[in-house]
Amino acid sequence: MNKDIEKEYLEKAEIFKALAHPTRLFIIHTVKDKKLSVKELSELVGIDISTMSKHLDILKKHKIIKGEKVKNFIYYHLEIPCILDFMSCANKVINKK
Amino acid sequence: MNKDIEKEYLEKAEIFKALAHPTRLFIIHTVKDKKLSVKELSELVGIDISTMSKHLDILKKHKIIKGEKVKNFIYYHLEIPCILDFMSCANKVINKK
DNA sequence: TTTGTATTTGGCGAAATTACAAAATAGACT
DNA sequence: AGTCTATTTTGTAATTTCGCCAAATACAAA
Repeated sequence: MNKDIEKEYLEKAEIFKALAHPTRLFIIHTVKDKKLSVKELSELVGIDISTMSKHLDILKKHKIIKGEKVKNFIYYHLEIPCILDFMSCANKVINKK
Repeated sequence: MNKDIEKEYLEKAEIFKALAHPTRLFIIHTVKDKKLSVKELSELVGIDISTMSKHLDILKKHKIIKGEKVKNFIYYHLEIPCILDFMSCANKVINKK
């Protein structure tokens, strides 16, 4: 495979990897219309705060979500809404089984 | 998190996982308009046939691609074209950086 | 400056992913 | 049946991912 093409698919695969975790999908759905802090999100999911912080970091690095600091808290919200369109296709895949 | 919701996100994450590999993204793009065998695909990418077979199996299990047997060969083609729509959003994510 | 709360980072073990090589299957063709 | 080719399965090693805990930071408020 061509080197440039290979790099392109590698880059795209990184994005899918960022989405390929139930907690991170939950985050995306949850912060699409509310802004929530790390602590609030970790309590909603029921995992350690440090684990949640790492999940958020992965989404942040890909600029899928963005955090804004308000007082002591960092409130996260969705930056790339088109990601939600993925889900309707994902549902088609699920319903195929 | 609610058990049903948890299961839903787990199921969706499985699909993203299936897509989260450069070789599998290459497969999807390549079999969207041509039908190719395992051997042909492995040669195009430059990986072992057994490795390619496993990648195809992952996509097959999710019914993202489908194989049809013709003589000695199994030709694969894309079953869920809406997956391609994912890519335009993925490009938006990439261009954000 | 000290306290208290929110978030991030580092370490570690368990589990999952990936690749190749070798062996096992499947089936077309003689 | 026997051969040849395509595909799948098994075994194994290297790498990555994930979750918790503990320690480190960040910073608002007292």
